[in-house]
Amino acid sequence: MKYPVEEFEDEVAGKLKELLVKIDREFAENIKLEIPPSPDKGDLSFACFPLAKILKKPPQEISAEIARAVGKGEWIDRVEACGGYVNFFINVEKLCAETVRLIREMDEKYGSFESRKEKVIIEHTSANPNGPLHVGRARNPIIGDTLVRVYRFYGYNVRSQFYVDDLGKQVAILAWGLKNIDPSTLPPPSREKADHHLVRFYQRAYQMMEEDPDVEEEINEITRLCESGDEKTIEMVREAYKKALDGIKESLKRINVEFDEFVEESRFVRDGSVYKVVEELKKSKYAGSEDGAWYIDLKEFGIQGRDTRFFFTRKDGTTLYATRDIAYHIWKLNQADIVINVLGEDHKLEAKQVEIALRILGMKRLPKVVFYSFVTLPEGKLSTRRGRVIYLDDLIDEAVERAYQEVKKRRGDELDEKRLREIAEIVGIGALRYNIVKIQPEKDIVFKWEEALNFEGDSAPFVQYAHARACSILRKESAPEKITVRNLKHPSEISLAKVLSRFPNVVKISCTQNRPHLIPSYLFELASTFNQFYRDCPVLKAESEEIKKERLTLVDSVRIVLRNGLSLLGIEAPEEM
RNA sequence: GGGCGCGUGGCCUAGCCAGGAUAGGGCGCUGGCCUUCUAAGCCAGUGGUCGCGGGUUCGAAUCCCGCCGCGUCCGCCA
Repeated sequence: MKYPVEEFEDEVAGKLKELLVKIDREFAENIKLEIPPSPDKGDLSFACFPLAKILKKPPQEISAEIARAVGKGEWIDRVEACGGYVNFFINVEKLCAETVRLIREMDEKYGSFESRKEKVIIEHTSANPNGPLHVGRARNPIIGDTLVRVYRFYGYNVRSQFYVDDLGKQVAILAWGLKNIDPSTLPPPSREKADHHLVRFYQRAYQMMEEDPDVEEEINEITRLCESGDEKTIEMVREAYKKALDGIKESLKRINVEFDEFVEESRFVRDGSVYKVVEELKKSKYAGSEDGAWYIDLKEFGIQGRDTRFFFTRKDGTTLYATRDIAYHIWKLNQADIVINVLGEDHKLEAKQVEIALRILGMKRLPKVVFYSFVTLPEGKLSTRRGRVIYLDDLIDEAVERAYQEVKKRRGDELDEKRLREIAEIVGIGALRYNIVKIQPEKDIVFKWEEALNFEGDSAPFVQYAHARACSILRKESAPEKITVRNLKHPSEISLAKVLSRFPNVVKISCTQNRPHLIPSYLFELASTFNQFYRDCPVLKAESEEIKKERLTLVDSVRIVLRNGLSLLGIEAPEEM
């Protein structure tokens, strides 16, 4: 099955190829089509400037000749030359009819593609379970979960994983604190939630560790015991972090993020796979050792810096975080065709180290990594110790509360309290996720409340509102089940149908290029186009019964695509707000 | 010092990887639109040397080189 836009593109490219293959075979093999800058210049265009050189003719002449030679087609309605460009116009009537028909037939599947056999593992979030998530790390679950949803929709068999760092110093500090600190000496928690409770032990223990080398030694001992596979200690640490992790899960669930699996780091010590990694790496010609600690010199792999050595064992032979990460990756790569990691930009070097090690170990496939830049506050970096921190839980509460005020202001006298709260939750969470995912991962974000809680313009409530408007119309009169749309002539109707037809392509590019921010960008455009249609074209009071029916169908299509798109972002589409 | 990323109107952002037709949006600000399907909306106006300087090209926000600013990393930490 192909979507209308694909059919049109194939037809245009095919006709051009047919024509150009006589002139320059290689050129004809990779024809590049562009989207014209405005609708009056068609739906696809072809630039003739490169041909001008080959043919030694002005591009204007070439475009005119091509335009004459390419006639109407199944999808091509007309072809025009404009300067050095050939502009192709799609058969609008066919596009509207086919798009609307497909959307309503496929319903929640519209925009998705046939299922692929490749398995995908997406690892994201993987935060240290020693306290609540803060906004600095909130990008990770939101980007990660969006990718999970987009990959699934595109047709992959996806498993999401949270890698639990249960051997690290962070959890060891927490475990030590829990064992040695009298809770009555701690300040009250920022809220009644396990992760907020536990982080106090972590913070105090951290302080004590910095001041007292003996404490540090005890904590290091915990780490060593865990690392060497001591079940009793691992169990003690697990007991300590489990509740913090539950708290994190609870927060994530509230923003519609859930995982298929939680993979403990200790697993790769327990099953011995990390030691196999060590043995294999030692055999490599790039390996060396110093005082009994083993490393790989990365200079040969183009890594530069003060110290290019990547240590994969300590001098006592124990392994390091990155070493275990290699074992984890081998495990993932053996089960999946595509492995994706969502990581903070601070992990760039570590990811590179892992990648090089995987290459040395002869792995055929490598993980793809989506890096995101840090969220900072206007005052500077997030710092739990300096009290400069905003917890995700607080951001969620604030977003929902703001949404509640807004919905109460508008609908307070129509809707009951329970419904107001439900809508506030949907709108608040939506705004939060949207405002984070709409920015390309690699850009820095300076956290500002007014931006994080933006409810107007390019925001989730804007998109949700368009959806609610569509639902509101359809509540009053539902769209006919079966109808062929053929009378949509108004420019606002046409442009709306055109935007609807592009959705599958947005899904495709977002997935294949790991660009989750394309989804909100598209939804904003769709909602905005719908609002213009809403202004220009009365639906319930349309000029004729026929046009009303067709507009209802169009509105229903918008409803479906907005809902499908929002669900890719883990955002609910309210029927009223 | 070196590596990697980012730098687009007062603020935020798309476009950059696969170079093309007047650089799209949003927020803000100014003015207009609720006896018609929810005004979380719509319309008009305002505002840009695409960090700076070179180069490649018929054509550069986009590719190449140099510089500047910000972020991040350069632990036998995670």
